[in-house]
Amino acid sequence: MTYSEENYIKVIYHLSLVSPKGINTNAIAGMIESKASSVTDMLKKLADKELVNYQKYQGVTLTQKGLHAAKMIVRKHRLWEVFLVEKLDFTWDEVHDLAEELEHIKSEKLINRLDEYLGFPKEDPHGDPIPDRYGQLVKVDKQLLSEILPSKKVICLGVKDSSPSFLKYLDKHQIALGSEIEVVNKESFDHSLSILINNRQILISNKIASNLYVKLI
Amino acid sequence: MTYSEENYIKVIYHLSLVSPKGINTNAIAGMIESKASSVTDMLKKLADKELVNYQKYQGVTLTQKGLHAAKMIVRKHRLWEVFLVEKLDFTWDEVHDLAEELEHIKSEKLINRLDEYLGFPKEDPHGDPIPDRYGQLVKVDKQLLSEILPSKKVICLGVKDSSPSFLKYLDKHQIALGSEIEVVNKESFDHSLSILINNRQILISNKIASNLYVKLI
DNA sequence: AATAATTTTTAGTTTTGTCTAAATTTATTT
DNA sequence: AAATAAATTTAGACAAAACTAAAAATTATT
Repeated sequence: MTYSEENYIKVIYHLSLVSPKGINTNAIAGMIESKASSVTDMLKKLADKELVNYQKYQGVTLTQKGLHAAKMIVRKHRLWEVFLVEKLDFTWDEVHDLAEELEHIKSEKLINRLDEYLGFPKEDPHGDPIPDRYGQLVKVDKQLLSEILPSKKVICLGVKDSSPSFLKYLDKHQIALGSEIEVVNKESFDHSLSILINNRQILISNKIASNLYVKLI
Repeated sequence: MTYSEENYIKVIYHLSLVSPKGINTNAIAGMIESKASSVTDMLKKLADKELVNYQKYQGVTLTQKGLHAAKMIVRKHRLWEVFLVEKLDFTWDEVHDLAEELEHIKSEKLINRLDEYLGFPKEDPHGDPIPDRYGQLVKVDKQLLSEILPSKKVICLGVKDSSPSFLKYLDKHQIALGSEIEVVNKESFDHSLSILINNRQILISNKIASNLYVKLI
């Protein structure tokens, strides 16, 4: 698989997780920052290689082969992210672009050794699950903080939006993976929340709360 | 710089170390496994970018800019090799091809962090020097084992040929970087050597001896 | 010094992945 | 159900990096 083919497969995989039906040409073009016509060309090529099921005008889905390939790319991406944060002291908002490059290094042996070296982590620095060498994923049941009722206590598990600006916001307010949060109050007008974290009470908007994954404790 | 441009610059750099005059089109084609016409095309492009000094039929040399770029690629290559061997337990004959890919990852910050993480190594697993972040190289004065006189003792510093087959030969005979070797006898007919290593006396051919760098102790 | 051999360059193609613009199909709205 | 809008595909073109074959320049040989 070429660099470009891998990027398409990965994007189709990510879109499939959100909407499990056929994926639109335009949706892919949006994610990959290319034009719909370029996407059509690539989909034909991927279909020839039996990585996707493609029928004109009907969108695409990944084949078994394509799904496995996608998981292996995601595995590499997330393991490299763990490496960068744990071993090289990068922050969680810096690692994505670097991992986008590193995920294309072609060596199963390398990635399995890296996995072992890192102690077989189950999640990346943003709380996203890391597929094992067979593509198996541990599904953690998680909710959005915005769905939690007042007086409940939760643990922070991950982020839905992993843009640097959001991650920097979280750092600034000392919200990290594993942080304990208590929902003190919910404002019915704008759905903002008062939360207790590290013994400090802060106010966060609904937009923040609906991008933070948590689980009840 | 593209992946391909980086490979050309690197090859020109390596050839420059052996013959410091202008580098032939054909020599480059040989190393890069391409055709002379492809090389000519690329040399023009590199000259436009002021990475090489190129005049038709006269061969090329690296400009200051090109030399620095080449050293940074070599730096990445060798640091990744150290990482693979020291941290992920790869053997010294396995790492070259992987490092060929990893050397193209574009991030100064990453490579400087990796350098620090590895303890600022001065040499890669084959004994080749690693340029520092400014391109500075520590020159170790080394000789070929084939040039050493009988009864002299030396330390193994590196290899000239780093092909997997040669490295595997060395492993089999327990010759590693840092090994102490005593030249017992030299056969004048075929220039083979009797050497003492790890308290065992073995016979090695001139071809082996003239691919091993050592220094007197 | 003239000719032969070698090396290098030029000219013209090919492949991969992209694009624009036009045509076609599907979806939406009146 | 027809008309309009939106999404998708086709057709044709382009840039990067490679190639083949032929031409030009350099080097070696007689």
